[in-house]
Amino acid sequence: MTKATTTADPRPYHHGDLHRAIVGAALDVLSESQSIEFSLRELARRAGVSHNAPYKHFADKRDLLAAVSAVGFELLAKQMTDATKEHDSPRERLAAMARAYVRGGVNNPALYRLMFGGYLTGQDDGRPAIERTAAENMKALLVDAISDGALGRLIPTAAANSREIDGAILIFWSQMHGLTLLLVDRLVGPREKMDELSESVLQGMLNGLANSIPVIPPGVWIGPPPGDSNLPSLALKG
Amino acid sequence: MTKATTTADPRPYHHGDLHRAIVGAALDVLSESQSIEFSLRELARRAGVSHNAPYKHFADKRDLLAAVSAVGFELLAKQMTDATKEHDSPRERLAAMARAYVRGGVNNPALYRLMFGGYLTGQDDGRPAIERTAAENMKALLVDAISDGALGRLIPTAAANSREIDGAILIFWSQMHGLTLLLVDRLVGPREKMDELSESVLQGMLNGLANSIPVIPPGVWIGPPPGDSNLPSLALKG
DNA sequence: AAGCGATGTTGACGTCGTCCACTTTAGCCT
DNA sequence: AGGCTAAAGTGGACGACGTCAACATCGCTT
Repeated sequence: MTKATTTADPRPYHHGDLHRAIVGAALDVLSESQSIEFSLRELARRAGVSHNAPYKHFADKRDLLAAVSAVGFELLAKQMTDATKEHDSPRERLAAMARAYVRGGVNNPALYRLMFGGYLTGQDDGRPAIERTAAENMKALLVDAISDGALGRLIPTAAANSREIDGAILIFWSQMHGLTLLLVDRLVGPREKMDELSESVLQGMLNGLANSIPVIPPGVWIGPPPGDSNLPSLALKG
Repeated sequence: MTKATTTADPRPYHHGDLHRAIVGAALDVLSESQSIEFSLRELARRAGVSHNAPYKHFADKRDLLAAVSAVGFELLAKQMTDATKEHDSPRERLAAMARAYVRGGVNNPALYRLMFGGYLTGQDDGRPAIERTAAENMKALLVDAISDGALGRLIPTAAANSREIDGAILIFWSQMHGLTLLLVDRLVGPREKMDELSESVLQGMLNGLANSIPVIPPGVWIGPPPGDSNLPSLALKG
């Protein structure tokens, strides 16, 4: 028999779906190394193609990163919808969404950083369109949950006033976003308490600091993580 | 006269304070290009030394980035203290600090991203010590402002309960951090409204969404910035 | 005055992103 | 059916990068 016709050819000249393979490899590397600094060439190696093949599917590295980031937004959105599906009351749905958002970031910090770390916001001010669409879709979920809450009188708002809804969304989003990134950066911890922390923060957000302080679980630290002490001092002049 | 002894020598063999010069060059490049991806070699070029001179002052690039980040934390802390100095009431001091924090990020996104973007949080879990010290100092300012507010009955807390203070700090910090990063990422805007936005968010945080919704200024957008429409649709399978 | 350690230089190596010319292949048009 | 074209993949090259090693120059201390 000839060598590559009848037998299962392990590597045909054309890959078939290299676009998806490259994005998948990027997600793998991101999860494994938890570092943003992977090389395009390594993705090609993982996909079993030459170092230049990806250029037939992505204009440049930034374009590839944008595609990966977009998938990240889609994954996050899916986790958020899945989480809310299990609950009925607006309060519980909001809490579930907050949990899913924080978990999404904490469980894959590198991907979250790629999505929100501004690797794509570059100089020409705009994010790639593909990524903006995905981000827009995710934001719509926040809008729904908050509007939902407003209708359910979780928030004292006549549903019509969209400016007020926007205010609530802004607070909710920035609150959860900030908590997630502080956890990811280990400026708050430990990460295992992320569910309790997101619940505390959500409760505090709803009640307001001027009315009652939320309880945060014991063992939580805020600021640089505890551990080695005797840190060096700094010198900043001029 | 000989050429390099009596006249003002433009470039002596030893620089004198290359450490500071390199960090300064990094801050310059960061401000100018608003991109994280600058090269160590370019900093050396700017400082007028060979591409290897910086290695006498920094173990590697990460070490240099940590030093830059530490300076960023110090600058931010300074802006925060300066801002609060002008005010007396706890409420105003807190608002001033929030404004300063958000401004710090928005006015130099690249530096803020370096500080919080996890370029240093790498795999060995810890940030460089020098940076942790600076971050710790900055956090202390938040603690003061919140404790201050608690004593001033801005927050209904007997001053002794540090767990409650921690809860308030966590909410305040993550709220401002999230707002700053959404602004920096242009997921909320426009940036010119940052002062009004931080005030709105602060007010909402104090009051609580369940009690009253803060007013956000007109013209604010949330989510991917408006502009070109007809964004492409996505495909996420498998 | 000597020398030693800190500081800076030169050259090299491997890797990276990207460009170019070339090859292979699938699918469409007569 | 058969050939053409354009998409998909290959291989080599280039300049820039981070880092290492060997060497050069200088200021301080004894």
